[in-house]
Amino acid sequence: MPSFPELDDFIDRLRQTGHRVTMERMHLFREVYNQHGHLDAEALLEALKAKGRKISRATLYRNLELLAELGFVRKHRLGGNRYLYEHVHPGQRHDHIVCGRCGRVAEFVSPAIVAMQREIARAHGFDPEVHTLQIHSQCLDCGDG
Amino acid sequence: MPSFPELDDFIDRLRQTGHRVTMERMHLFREVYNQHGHLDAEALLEALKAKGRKISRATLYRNLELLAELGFVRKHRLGGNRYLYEHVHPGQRHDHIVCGRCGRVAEFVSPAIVAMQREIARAHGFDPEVHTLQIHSQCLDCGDG
DNA sequence: CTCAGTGCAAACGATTTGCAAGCTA
DNA sequence: TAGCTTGCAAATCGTTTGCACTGAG
Repeated sequence: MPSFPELDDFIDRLRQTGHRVTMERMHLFREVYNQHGHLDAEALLEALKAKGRKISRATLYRNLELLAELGFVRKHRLGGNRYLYEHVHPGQRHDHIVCGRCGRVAEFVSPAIVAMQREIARAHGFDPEVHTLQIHSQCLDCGDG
Repeated sequence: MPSFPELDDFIDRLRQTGHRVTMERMHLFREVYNQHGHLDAEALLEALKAKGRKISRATLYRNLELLAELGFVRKHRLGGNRYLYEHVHPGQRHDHIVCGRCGRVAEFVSPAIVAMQREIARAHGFDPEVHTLQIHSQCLDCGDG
């Protein structure tokens, strides 16, 4: 199984935190990092199954939670009923804009908006350093007008 | 049952759109408009029950959906697993900042952020006129440091 | 050899739906 | 009366959990 820097980081973190390095975790991690964009649990499960990597739904959810705790993935509720997961991009913080109809998600980076988030958080008793933002809109070609 | 302007509007809209004016709808509407802030279905159900207004869970959900369609309430998924509903305030558009720990929600109005939402929506093929925004943060006193 | 991790299936919580009965128009 | 609405209970959907088995260390 080919290795890559983030996978090695992950393995180190697992050891540091007293977790075991299991096949399931390796496969899941690779899948999350090889995919672009935002994936739900079902999509990951299918992708893994398609590659012959068996992993149960329970283990998938448990490990997505672990990956989030260890800071390797972010878990978003971008509308809809399911969580979407994305691997953390080193450095570039981005936010999301989502179509309320079809669920399409686009990423954007806006330092100006980040600055405002901080200010608003501060003004309302929230931690200015912890914040993610999402915009709910509608695709132009997604109907309604 | 005392009347108020929004309730009359609601009744008119019901008739215009070929819906019936039922007791359940009147009670739910009053409850939603008499409460401040963001309510979930369960809270509304209990509030109504406490006042002796019987309404079934199914009817509650069906009518919250109707209220949203008719533009009297907004339905938000502010994190968590349940939807929160709030009655539409005439005029003042606001957005939300939510604590990822305790779920506390604060409202804010920021014309500057609204302007940026428009721009970002436009830049990514979304409708600049349709957008709501939410910030996910953490209460300062809600732990973590 | 031990206990964290896994798979399975059952449990869960919020919301939705099918159907017979009730009530508005 | 006609058929939109309601209530009830069962069904869904995504996610979580209990428990006995498996495998990493």
